[in-house]
Amino acid sequence: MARAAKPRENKDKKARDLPTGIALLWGEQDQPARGPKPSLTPQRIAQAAVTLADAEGLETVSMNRVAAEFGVSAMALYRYVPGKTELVELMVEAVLAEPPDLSAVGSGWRARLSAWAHRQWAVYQAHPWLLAATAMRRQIMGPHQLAWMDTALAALEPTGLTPGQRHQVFLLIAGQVRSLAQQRADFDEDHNREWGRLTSELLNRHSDRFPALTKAIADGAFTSTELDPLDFGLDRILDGVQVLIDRA
Amino acid sequence: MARAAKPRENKDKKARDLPTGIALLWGEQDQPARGPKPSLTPQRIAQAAVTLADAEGLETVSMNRVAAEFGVSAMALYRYVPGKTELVELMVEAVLAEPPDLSAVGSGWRARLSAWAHRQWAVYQAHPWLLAATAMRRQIMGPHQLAWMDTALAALEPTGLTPGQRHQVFLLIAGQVRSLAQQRADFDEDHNREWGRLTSELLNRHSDRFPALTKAIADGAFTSTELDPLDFGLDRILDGVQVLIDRA
DNA sequence: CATGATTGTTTAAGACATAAACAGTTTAGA
DNA sequence: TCTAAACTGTTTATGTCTTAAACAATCATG
Repeated sequence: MARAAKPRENKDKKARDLPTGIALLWGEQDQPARGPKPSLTPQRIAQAAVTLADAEGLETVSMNRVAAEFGVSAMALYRYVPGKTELVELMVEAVLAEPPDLSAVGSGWRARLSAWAHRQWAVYQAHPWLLAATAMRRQIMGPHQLAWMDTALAALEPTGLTPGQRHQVFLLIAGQVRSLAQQRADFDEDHNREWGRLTSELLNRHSDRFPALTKAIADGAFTSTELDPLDFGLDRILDGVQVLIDRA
Repeated sequence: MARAAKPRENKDKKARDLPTGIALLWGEQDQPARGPKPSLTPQRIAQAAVTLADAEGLETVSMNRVAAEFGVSAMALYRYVPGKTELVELMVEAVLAEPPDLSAVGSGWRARLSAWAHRQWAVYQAHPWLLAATAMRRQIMGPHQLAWMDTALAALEPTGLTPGQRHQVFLLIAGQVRSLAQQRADFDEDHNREWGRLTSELLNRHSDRFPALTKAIADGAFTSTELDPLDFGLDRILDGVQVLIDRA
């Protein structure tokens, strides 16, 4: 990482005037005619990186480590992938797999959007590093990412909202899932307990400075498990969207 | 970075059984009696790092670069700060400054929460690196972060919601601001235009795969500027919260 | 005034991404 | 069939980063 944006010439012929990284994401690359048979593919490399990240976290995904998985040198990967940035993009794309099929989920926009959010949430749960991976660089490019977006927008079509509003609602839902995943990632069980211990210790010393917070903790607002955060947030947002629809 | 979690012994005496990093965040450190006068403080270091990050991005904040700002060697900083992780935490704390005073903002919970969100948004706008800085590691520890949280929770007290619900609403609002900042950070003006160009190019080739998306773009859903994303999202969420309140 | 805590420096280790040069492999075209 | 181009994978090397370790200089307190 830490590489400045560099033009990086595109030498492909068949992949028509697309930046190399994007051609890769869309699988639009020409396979070579001459030379030794490639022993790898970008997709296999990305897959290995994904299982590695799933098991040991994104930090341990280095070119060296991934290459070792195939018994080749780190530099060998550069024959398939322009750089680490692009590898991570491929990882994201790999994990997004096929978008959810919402046709089975009733026909209401609300049920469908809710289902969409839950599927997306499941992906974040299965691959916690996804958050960091998409946080670092540009969003939304690969076909799988676009497909997810497409299904959400399709679910919103029957609402009667304007296209601009539908887009905003999509952003809202996607953002909610994402930010919740963020909050989860920060607080695993152990860490949460430790955080609670330290925070109450500190609050004891400064309870006058944080009255509302102190009270909230005393009332168990942070330890109650009766509310599922994802559903709570979704219900509020969707209720709010319903209000907007009714008003039109 | 890329440092495994290491216990790191605490040698302070006055800072009572707090991990060094946290004592630092709360300003609970004893100043030394003997030895040369320190030429720096953790706060001044953090401040320099903040102005550096504001000007040139978080990537350029390296121990070397920050130290150079004071004309000292990189290692000198380690006399004041245990490591880079803690420096970043101090940066966050520095930028959160004093929490907003919402007492001037009418008395309704809704107006106050909205104002809170706008202030938080302003912070993200002023310091785009804040996102990456808080994304990497644990959230919420320093007194300033807690103070922001406190004001939001205080604004929610008159709603009649349960403590658990208020907490969830807080998370929802904070998450919305954050995820919006995320989306903004990814898409500056130029990048946005380039993204639109490439995406429509790709959609032209695969429009059958993404019907809803294609239509949305054709309808200008992505280029309409009439809706302010922050206010749109807030209005939906707050409407939804209102529904919940009315139902109780 | 000397002792020991504390500051800042130099040196160096180890991880990382990736550039450059090179040796071996395969196939298209002569 | 042979040769040259295209391609793969390797080794070597560079620059960047965090941070450990050893050391020299400094200053209040006994």
